[in-house]
Amino acid sequence: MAEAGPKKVTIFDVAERAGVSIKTVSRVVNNESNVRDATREKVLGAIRELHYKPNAAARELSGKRSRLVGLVYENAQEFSYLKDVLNGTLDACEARGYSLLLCPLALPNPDIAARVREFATQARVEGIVLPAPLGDVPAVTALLQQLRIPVAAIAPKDPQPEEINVSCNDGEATHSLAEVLIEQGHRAIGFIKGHPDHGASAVRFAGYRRALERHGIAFSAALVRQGYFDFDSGKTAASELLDLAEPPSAIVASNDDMAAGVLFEARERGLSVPGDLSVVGFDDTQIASRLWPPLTTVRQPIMQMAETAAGLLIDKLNGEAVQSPDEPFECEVVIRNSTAPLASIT
Amino acid sequence: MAEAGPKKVTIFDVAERAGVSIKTVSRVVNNESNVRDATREKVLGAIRELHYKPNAAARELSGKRSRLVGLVYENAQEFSYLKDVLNGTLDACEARGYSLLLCPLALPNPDIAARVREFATQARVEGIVLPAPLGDVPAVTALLQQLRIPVAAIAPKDPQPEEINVSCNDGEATHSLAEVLIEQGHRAIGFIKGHPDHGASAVRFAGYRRALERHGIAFSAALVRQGYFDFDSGKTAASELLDLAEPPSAIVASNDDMAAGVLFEARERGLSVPGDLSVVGFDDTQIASRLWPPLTTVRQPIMQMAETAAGLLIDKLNGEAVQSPDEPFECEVVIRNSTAPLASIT
DNA sequence: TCGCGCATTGACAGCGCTGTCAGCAACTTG
DNA sequence: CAAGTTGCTGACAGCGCTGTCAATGCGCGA
Repeated sequence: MAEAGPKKVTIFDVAERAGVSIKTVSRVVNNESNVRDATREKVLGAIRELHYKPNAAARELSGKRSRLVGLVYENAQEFSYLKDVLNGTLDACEARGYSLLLCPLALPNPDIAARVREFATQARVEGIVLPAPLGDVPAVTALLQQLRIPVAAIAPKDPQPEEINVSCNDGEATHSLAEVLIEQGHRAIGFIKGHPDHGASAVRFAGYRRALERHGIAFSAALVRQGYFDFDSGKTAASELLDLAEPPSAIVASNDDMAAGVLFEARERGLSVPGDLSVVGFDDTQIASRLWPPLTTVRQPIMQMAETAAGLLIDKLNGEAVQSPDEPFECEVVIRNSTAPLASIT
Repeated sequence: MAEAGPKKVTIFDVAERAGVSIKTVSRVVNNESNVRDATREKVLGAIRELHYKPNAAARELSGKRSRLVGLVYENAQEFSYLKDVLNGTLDACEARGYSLLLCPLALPNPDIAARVREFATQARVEGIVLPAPLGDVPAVTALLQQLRIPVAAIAPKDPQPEEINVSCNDGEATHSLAEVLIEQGHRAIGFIKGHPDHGASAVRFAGYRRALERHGIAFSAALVRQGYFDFDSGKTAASELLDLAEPPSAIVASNDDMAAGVLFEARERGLSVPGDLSVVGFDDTQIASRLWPPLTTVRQPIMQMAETAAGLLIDKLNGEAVQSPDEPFECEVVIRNSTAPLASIT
């Protein structure tokens, strides 16, 4: 009996202490209006003194609000991307008193819909954060819409107007990246596309083409290869490009993982980077600065994007009239040592 | 009105359908004994037909069990490690009907205890998974013990006997790794220790020393440097080792990140790996196979360890008499191209 | 002064489930 | 055959909170 733990403090204890009804305590806790300032202070004082924490289960049972948001993600995807998404989302949740539940997806799975439905209903999340490329998977978005679960998509290709969307200007960033190469004298610039399911892939490719066009360089389909955002596809694409009769002097990979594959392939062939070949990546993941040479790449503010997306989502769940940011987030070109002026400038 | 969603199915609906009391339904749902087989079948049938899912909030409010476990982790740590921990833990939770809540820690934070306490009480988790190095942080373990929250530690240095612990034989693995080098003729083998707060650091170092001893090679403290499991500390340590009047011909880094730093430093000095210097890492993280040359390293079954830890934890929460695995998990040496026989063998 | 509207507060009924305990029938046992 | 004993089932009281609605007090115009 000596071990009577810290007795659970309930709303009744607070009400008694403050000399009000439990309903008034509830009002204060939920920041409702129509509470006189003096009363509010009394209640807040009692809450502080007793270290009162509302019981989440009771709140949910009674009020129908779980204060849970879900993060559905593709488990296979580049994890440093996920790390930022996770941290940003977690920050937004924590700041607003929400908790986060995870739903990893094995994407080549035919039954995503069933899994997401299970997650959405069983885990009783109020809203869901959908990092790319999931914001573009109809099986998921349509289901969530049908379930009337609000969604916040990070970098979707086709934003759903009624949902929350955040994106960044990665098209322009790729444009700038290509220009770095062009200004260094490169003309034959290879491009490795990202996974066709990712909205960003097309956007980045378009940025590359605009850069060529702007500088009067003819676009050549021969210098373009399809990649899938993973190391191996980057390596394969590089191999093909370097086997060309007239190989490129520089390669733009749509992400760092593929750029790492390009570097690897170059080394296997005894090519020096950037001496014989300039390479750029995209994302500025951890690996970019650890490779030799460290990669010229683009840093996306993923964590801020995620935090914004999740924050807006929760605000929306709380009945606020929110809207997606007008401006895309800014990417930043990071120049490192994988790029150099074309050696054979005459 | 036409849009009347799928009406919530409660235990009452099931009870009515099955012609029993709600209590009997509850018994079936919770797999309690003392239900006649015929009755159980009837109830299960009704549950299936109605697609009944128990309401988690009501269950928690009534039964005091949240079916939530927490994963407290150090946010700064190597994320590919965390990825495996996360996936393993998530698998175990899912298989047992539990949900996972995350609690990232900024470790150099003086007030970890307050944060963990907040998490443990506020998030009402029943148990907590503690990946290394958190199983060795007294501020955390003592608090959790005081709060009487069961813990499962992954690879702790000093396992708490009454808690769940899983580990792997990374000491032996480091021993094997060092032997690879020794058998290739290396004698001056540098060692970069891991973060002193991690239990694994000392264990791996001990494995290295045993290997030297076993092969009659004198240990030299000059060849040992303190690292912190991060890229920069690996690079710095390598720099110091390579500046030695008699530099090592091989370096054992206590993890891949530091090995990447060693590689980077070697390149900056124009040293060829493995021609001039052999390098080995530990963990077989993604980067290990993407560096050039790809790293000889050790693969740990982190995901299985996490799944085992979390699984045992939940079983324990469910009142089962569990005990930590008797045998540590097996690590596996992965030979790649960052190691080669000593060139100057006479 | 009376009545009305608004701001503030409280009483009370659940939310959907589990814990407790009582009831009943079918066996055992002496 | 009486007196347990066991196996199965149900009635009912909460768990701690929020939603609803009624009650109260107060300021102000008629």
